[in-house]
Amino acid sequence: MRAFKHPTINSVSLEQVLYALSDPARLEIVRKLQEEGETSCAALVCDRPKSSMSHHFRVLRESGLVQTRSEGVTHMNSVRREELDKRFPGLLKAILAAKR
Amino acid sequence: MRAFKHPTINSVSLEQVLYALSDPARLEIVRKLQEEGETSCAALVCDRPKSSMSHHFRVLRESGLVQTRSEGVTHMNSVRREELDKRFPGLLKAILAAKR
DNA sequence: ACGCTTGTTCGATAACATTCGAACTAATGC
DNA sequence: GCATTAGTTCGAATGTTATCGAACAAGCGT
Repeated sequence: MRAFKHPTINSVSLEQVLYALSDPARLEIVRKLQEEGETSCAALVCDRPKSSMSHHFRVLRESGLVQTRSEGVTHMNSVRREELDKRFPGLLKAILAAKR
Repeated sequence: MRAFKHPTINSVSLEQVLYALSDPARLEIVRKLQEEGETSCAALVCDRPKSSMSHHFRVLRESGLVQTRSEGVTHMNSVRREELDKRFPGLLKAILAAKR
């Protein structure tokens, strides 16, 4: 499949990031990606159908939180942690540390 | 005017907080409240009409970010900073530190 | 009581998000 | 080429949020 366009880290806004993470499903995805490292979409299986998951991945990508690369037929996702830490120091750490 | 009911800090969710702050107007309000301390609604004047501002204050109150008390005819607002820092350590600091 | 100030609530509209099935695309293996 | 797998895109339904004017409420001063 074709490559995705990811925003440059400096073009992502704090508001976008906060919004993306304000959805429980997306927050959960980011948590898992951080715990497990680079992961395929399928591995992050929820009860939701593929099209819904795809939507959430898209939001995460467009908000600059997640990057996706193709590997054969699967998509490998990871959190853009270093870039985000540089752009918004301490933000992801605080969010991921928050107890539910 | 009657007193507002504010949620207990333990009943507020991370998602709610992130959502509340994902709106530019509300993020701006919280920033100003932090800079200037307890402030009346009128002092946080935007270009928006009162009813819109009132809506945003409501969201901020319900998400546990802001507390409001009546003083005569005005409402004094402040960020629930200490409580929030205890519940979500480092979160507000990181958000308020983010450059725009 | 009356007016003034400060903000809330109501109601309508418009904009935006989520959800999901169905159709599609791209890569791989047979 | 055909089937399979992995995920995207489309489209429609549904739900949620923002916005704002108008009416309302509550406190204060006179």
